[in-house]
Amino acid sequence: MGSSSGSLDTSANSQPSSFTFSTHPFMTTSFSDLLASPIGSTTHDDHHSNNNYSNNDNQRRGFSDRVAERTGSGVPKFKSIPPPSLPISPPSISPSSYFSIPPGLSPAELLDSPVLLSTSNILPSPTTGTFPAQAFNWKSNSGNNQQNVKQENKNYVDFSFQPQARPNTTSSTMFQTQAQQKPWTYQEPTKSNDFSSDKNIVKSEITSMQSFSPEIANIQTNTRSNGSFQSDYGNYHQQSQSIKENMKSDDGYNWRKYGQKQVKGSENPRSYYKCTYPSCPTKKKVERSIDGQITEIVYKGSHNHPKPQSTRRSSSLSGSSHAIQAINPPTSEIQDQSYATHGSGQMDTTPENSSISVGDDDLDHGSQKSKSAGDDFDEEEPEAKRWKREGENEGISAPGSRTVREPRVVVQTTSDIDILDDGYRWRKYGQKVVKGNPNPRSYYKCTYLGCPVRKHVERASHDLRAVITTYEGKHNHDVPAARGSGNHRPLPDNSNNNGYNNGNNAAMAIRPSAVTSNPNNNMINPLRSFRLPTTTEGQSPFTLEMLQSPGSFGFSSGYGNSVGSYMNQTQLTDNAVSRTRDEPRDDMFLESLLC
DNA sequence: GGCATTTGACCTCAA
DNA sequence: GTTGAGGTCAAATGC
Repeated sequence: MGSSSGSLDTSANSQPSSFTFSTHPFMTTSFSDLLASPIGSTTHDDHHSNNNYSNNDNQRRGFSDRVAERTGSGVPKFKSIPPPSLPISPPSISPSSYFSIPPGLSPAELLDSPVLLSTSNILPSPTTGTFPAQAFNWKSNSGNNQQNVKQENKNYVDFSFQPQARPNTTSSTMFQTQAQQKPWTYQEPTKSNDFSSDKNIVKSEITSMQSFSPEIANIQTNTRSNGSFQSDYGNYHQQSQSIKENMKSDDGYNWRKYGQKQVKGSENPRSYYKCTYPSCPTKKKVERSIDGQITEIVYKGSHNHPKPQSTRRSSSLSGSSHAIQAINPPTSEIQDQSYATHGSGQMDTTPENSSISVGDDDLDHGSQKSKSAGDDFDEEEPEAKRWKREGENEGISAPGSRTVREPRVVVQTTSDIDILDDGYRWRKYGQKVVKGNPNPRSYYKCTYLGCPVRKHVERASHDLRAVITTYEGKHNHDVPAARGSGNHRPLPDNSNNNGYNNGNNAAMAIRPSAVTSNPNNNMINPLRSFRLPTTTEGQSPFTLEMLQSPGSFGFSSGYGNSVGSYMNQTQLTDNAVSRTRDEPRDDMFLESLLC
């Protein structure tokens, strides 16, 4: 079936590298196309042609060749580039010259944000923030291209962005649980926590002050320093491989999947695993988001055997739990405890009596893993009480019993941290389905130390495209610096950005800079799926259309556009900083490659 | 051929 | 007693 509207006919030409969007005018072409195409040219008007792919491919190769010419190194053939080139394609260099991605937020996360929602019916989960995969045609290939489908999926996994943990500056990175009391515990084993690479990332961010995801930062920084795109790609690929490893083996034990179910209230399927060790009663259930990220793991039972030896794991540190344990020096008492509990080959190192792996943002601002989900998520509540109640809420049963409720530990994923919507950093500390709304409500707490502000986000029951964000409390601090910058830096005094205390800017409008303390301050954004905090400063509303318009997004008018978005704001900020540091700008870098 | 995964059906339990 | 959801089984399928 051909497409005359410019969208890609995925069934006929579903090539791994020809990933495009077709759900929204904005998404009718891929970032690769944008990057590869000459300025002012269009790239998506012939998708229905059989030669379509080759044309695009040539364009990409043209870009690749240009990069190769510039860098003097080979460029990975785009045949190996996965379909989701928009969020993850390594050769895309940095998109920050066109728009900025908040530091620490991967492009995938960015896409997950309601900010990028179109007016279509594609909805991210307010819980995980993920879009249905079919919305982007990741897996929508049909008919005669099964192989491509598989390949796409594989590539997708290979290149799936997972925000990496960054070195903690203020808090612990691990959390010890008391296993004996928690047959069911949650673990987040999926996050890559390669400390060494994190150091690189942080370093690059500090150096360049660029506001894009660490992965891109790393790539770009290496590109600058080495002038070798090939090596950068390899570096990136290595990280991706590590990420992939983390997704495959998370805790060092061998598991056999024995079931999968679609859990009500979540679009994420839940997989059931048993430990393959003979007579070992341990089980775990894993929920993965559409994009493959593990959103939740619940362990049941205790291993009655040592952790299997694995040369791959021991050598690569790819296992998230071990990787964290091995590479993250303890920085707090909690961490010390946790750290001390881990040793190679020790008995029963399941999270339930050892530690919990942490995700990216748990390393920030003292945020701790193991925040329990409950009705009010009172962090002061005794754990036993809280977990019991949570177990009741969640219906989690202890081994061998379906009536005894057991505590659990909820581990947030990196996507739980939301800095895109309002500039603050939020740690998800709970989620539940509240009465009257089948959609789960995500509970967030400002990660700034001592800041009492909380918010919860849920999708309106009457309109799934409406996201209700309720803020509670008032921030007692400035807007956090971009992640990875190492400290809080003030927003620049910029005509396009009047700063934190000036709400007369659309960019500010999305920040709850002076959030109401009214806990009942629910705002249903009429513009669909954009979280609009209630403020007391008369901030002008930020419209989703602003982001969706080409100009606002920076593809065409990008830079000087005063349209306020956090992305733009971040970009401006980072541009300012980076220039003062005589760092080559991303756009210059990209232009240098394109010219 | 063996093992792991998938997936529909079935079981158990709680509301 | 009914119903729905979570958990498990096991045959089918894939690697």
